[in-house]
Amino acid sequence: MSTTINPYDIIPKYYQLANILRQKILAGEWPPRTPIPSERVLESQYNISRTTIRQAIDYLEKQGFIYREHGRGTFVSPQKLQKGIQELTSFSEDMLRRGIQPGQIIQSIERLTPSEEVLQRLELPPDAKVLRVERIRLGDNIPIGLQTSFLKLAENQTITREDLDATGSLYRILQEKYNIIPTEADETLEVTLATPYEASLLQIKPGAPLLLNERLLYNQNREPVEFVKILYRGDRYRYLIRLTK
Amino acid sequence: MSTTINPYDIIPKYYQLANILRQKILAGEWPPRTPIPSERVLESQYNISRTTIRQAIDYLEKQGFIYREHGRGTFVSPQKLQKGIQELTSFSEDMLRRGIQPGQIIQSIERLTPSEEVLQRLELPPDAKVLRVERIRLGDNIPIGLQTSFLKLAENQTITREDLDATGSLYRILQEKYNIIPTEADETLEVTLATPYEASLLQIKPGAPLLLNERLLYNQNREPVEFVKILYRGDRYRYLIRLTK
DNA sequence: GTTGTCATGTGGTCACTACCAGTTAATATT
DNA sequence: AATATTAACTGGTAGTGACCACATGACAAC
Repeated sequence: MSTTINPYDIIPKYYQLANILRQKILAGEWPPRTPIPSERVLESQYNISRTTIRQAIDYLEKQGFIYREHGRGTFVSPQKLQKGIQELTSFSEDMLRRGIQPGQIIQSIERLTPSEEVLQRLELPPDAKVLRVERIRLGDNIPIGLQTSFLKLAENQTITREDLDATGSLYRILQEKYNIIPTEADETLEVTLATPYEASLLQIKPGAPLLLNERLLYNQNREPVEFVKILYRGDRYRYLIRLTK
Repeated sequence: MSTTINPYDIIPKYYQLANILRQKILAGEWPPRTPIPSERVLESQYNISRTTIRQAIDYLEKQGFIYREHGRGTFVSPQKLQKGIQELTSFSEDMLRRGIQPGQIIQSIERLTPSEEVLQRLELPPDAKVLRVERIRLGDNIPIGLQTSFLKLAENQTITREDLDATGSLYRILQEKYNIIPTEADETLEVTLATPYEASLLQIKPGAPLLLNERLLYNQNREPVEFVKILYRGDRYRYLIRLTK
């Protein structure tokens, strides 16, 4: 296999290196708690300066794949919850993962004036209009979630059903079409009971317990851009988090 | 002056600079969304190399005080997000916040061999013993949660009811008494239904929806030290998260 | 055996240098 | 007036070199 760094690529070296190292960890080549090669070794091994090596390691550390111990070395993190961790530590990766789950059905896309609660969350005036996207999330062809997104978009910005069909991901559309990059989010999780309408869509009984996930997304400038409500079937969903520091 | 040798009091430059900048932000000298001095300006202003300047800015960015825009500058984060960030980015503070909620009642403290699931989570052999702490969490004198903690402790390490009464927080006891510092945690959240036993303790009806929060805490060396299960009444609890980057 | 010293390997900090990449506003061009 | 160009900012990436702080094991001294 090739693990060579390509210096002429547009992708930063530290990022390429981080991917190589991450791959070795995920492939099991470096089991949890084993030390990865020291910074000096990596330096000569890949012919990359220590500055860049450390930048890559910083990146992986922030993502939770490795941890450092001063004077001892850098080690692979134990990945108890393996899949969950990898996907959830990187916010954008998490967004991507959630957005491109297969089997999504778009329910409706429309521009309207939302409830006062939503207006307030998005820091909008009372008469503002937003784009609402409703869809059902499927897993193994069984409904597991009901998602409603409220997007703050300018007059000339639109998202069509074709956009969504093409990429499947709202986040990717926002990013590629309008250069809106979500960088941060506030979330709440709570328990609710299914209304008859929700129950019929989720194929459960009215009054069945649901996990309500509300999420407020911010762009690069810390302005709220999207408010999302997701109702998950209580019997088919589990929420993973990782707290650090 | 002092003959005491204290090699630990060397505060890194980047850390000192970060504190200076943070102070200006908190004091309101630099209001939200205003650009802080550019890296080149700070370089000559403080006679610190750009490497170190960037290290300080990295640190403040990670803490959520500022955000960068390539080609434009580095700006103070809007006030609005700041409090939340400080509270939730620091894991120990978050733990503290959760641990010292008033009105806790200690149900029982005992040393026993837990279920296989718990042993596995704590990476212990089949015959190992752990300390179990059960308690009910109250809010306004109404039960809102049922908490069970499983602590991995050495034979000579004990936690008494007096310890808990004194500080109220398991985390503080671990830290002060045995120098165990929780640095990371994996969490899951899911919905369950109350058993008759749980229902009676939480003063709800059997079968009522609950929010089950499981948390695995790691120490400085990434070894699991505590496994916590908390059952929250679905009608009285809301879970807050903050995702970044 | 126990203790202390020390060489060596590890990550942590810092300076100096160079160039790349995105943004903006002044300026020249049409 | 509208458009294109450019210069002068901004942060981002990368290399080199040096020294500090911590951890550990080999080994000498007791």
